[in-house]
Amino acid sequence: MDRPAKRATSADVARVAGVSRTTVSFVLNDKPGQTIPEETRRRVLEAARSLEYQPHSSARALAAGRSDIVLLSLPAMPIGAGISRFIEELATALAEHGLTLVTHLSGAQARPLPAVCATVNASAVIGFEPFDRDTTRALHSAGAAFVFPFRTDDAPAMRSVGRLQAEYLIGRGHRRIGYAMPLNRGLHAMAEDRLYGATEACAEAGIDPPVVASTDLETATAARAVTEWTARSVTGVCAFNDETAIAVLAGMRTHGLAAPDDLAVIGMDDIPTARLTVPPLTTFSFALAELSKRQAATIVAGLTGSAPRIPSEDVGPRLVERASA
Amino acid sequence: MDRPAKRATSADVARVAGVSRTTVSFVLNDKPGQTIPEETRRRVLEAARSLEYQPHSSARALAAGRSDIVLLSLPAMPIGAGISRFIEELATALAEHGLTLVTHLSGAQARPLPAVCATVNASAVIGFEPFDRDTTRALHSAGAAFVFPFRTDDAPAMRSVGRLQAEYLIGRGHRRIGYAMPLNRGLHAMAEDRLYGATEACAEAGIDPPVVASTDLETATAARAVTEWTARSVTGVCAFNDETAIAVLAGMRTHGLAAPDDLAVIGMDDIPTARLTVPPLTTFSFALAELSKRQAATIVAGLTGSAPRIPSEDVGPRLVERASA
DNA sequence: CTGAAAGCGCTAACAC
DNA sequence: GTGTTAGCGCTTTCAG
Repeated sequence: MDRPAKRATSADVARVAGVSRTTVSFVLNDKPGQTIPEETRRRVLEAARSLEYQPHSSARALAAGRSDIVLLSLPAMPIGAGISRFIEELATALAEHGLTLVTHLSGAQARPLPAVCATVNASAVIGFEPFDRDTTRALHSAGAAFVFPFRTDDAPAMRSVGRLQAEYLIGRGHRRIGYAMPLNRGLHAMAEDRLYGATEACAEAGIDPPVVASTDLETATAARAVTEWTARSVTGVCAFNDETAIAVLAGMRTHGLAAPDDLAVIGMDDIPTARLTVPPLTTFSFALAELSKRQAATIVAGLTGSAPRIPSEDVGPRLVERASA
Repeated sequence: MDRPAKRATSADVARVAGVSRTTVSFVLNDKPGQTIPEETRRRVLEAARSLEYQPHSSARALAAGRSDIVLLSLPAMPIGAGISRFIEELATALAEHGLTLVTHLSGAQARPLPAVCATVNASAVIGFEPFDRDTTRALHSAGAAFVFPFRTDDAPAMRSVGRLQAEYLIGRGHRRIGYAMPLNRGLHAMAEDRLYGATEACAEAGIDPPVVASTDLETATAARAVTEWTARSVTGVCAFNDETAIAVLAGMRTHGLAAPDDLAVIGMDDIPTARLTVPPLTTFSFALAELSKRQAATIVAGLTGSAPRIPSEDVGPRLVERASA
């Protein structure tokens, strides 16, 4: 906590550079269609730098009618390394186009998303959760030109997670699959999706659907889940994510069971600690970089009105084979 | 992604309510010192609601010279349940005073914090990390009236982390302490702080300062750190955080060493998976709820100019004793 | 108690 | 090519 400092305005820059504010605006925004002499341009840039000029975003937003802000809404769930990285990549990709990403953790009592959207004047909002119709409308009337809820059909990658895990296990000869659901409510919707994918894979292989058991991040509940699986002769389990998988491993340990021989377990996300377990966790990692590039491309296209130049690289999860399955 | 909708302005509200924009502004902001008749007030509120009026925050910020936005900067680290809750509480406490919290995950390549601050026009920024002098200045000139870095003297809790870890170990008879630093650059400043606390504790106990070794979240580097500690007859190590501690545990395993007998290790944070390791991790957890109430009180006081009504409950880390140390 | 008027700092037509 | 001008939507003296 310290004293504020006087901020330079575009008029100051103009004065120092000996040009008009318009010119300053043009060069600072690289306005296309204008032909500014190199010399003038240089002077303006120089003046801006020497004054540590930072455009006042509110004024800019007010005048231009849109802000450079993209709001990401995260539901109340733990932000693991996977999501962190996604966010980071997204922020980077957006930043390349001059867009700034801020996130809102939509906790229980916190302000409703539309209010936050209005307050920060976001011109696009991305949800890591689905939005209902009302929310979407409210978001628009709060000033967001674009809203991208997290749609499962948007991200083929999402549902396929469960599918890939199950297919891997089936490919290794397992005929009785278990699924470890997180007890955490915030994760439920996502987990259902993944489970659905696993169920499809089982159906296609002509085996029974996964035996699902829930667990939180405690050895005790995980141990109970393990009991259920072994009782029903499950030999391989797909865990919702790596943390859940780590819990399963811990639960197995209390029964004296070891992966992968007694029970194979496969995680999802490839969190940093996944390689530190015993045995190291076999898992999948999202091609987060690709996914976020896509999101960013879609958003940038929407915001600038340009053609959605969406990279079509493979975006599916990649297997990280270690020893647990 | 959908079509935008026309937004009502304060002029619309004024027209519908049959008053001037000034009056609208007064009643909507509860301007003190004004005496608006109940009837007028009601009409304005009614009109605002029927039009779903939402003040345009940029315009407001531009005119008023300050925004209602508080920016929280999170370093590149996993956001566990603990921190999530801290954020939620903070957002709630701030919302009670009309302030909106948004967060910025300061990843590696993302935009620098001051730029984000300028873009969202935050009037206060809180860091979950310490800020150096330059950053603080940049933040101010980016428009933040108040910046609250995570200061050790603000939060006795912070530096005391290292101290508490070391004291615990010393209390258990260890005379040769190790400190596990994260290789991750983003965590460095915070880690130095904690190490400093540990060093103090050692000095006070009359033993040598901690033997510091760095590691990232890989078994190999952790194993090297372990080698160093054992070579220098360290018997207990304080890890920067739980993840680092988990890495140390993994590193020990490759040497056939087991905690706590061969080497005691103590973490920090009490992340969910801390209880799932072998052996379960002894660690400390912050009293996040209290901490956030304080932060909110301080900020509100600063922003409103009122007296800082700060609750003085205990905010220090609490020991979570498990088996690793 | 309410309204008129002057900006906040910036962008974008439109002239010079 | 560059400057003039008119707002964007809101707050806030200052009259009435």
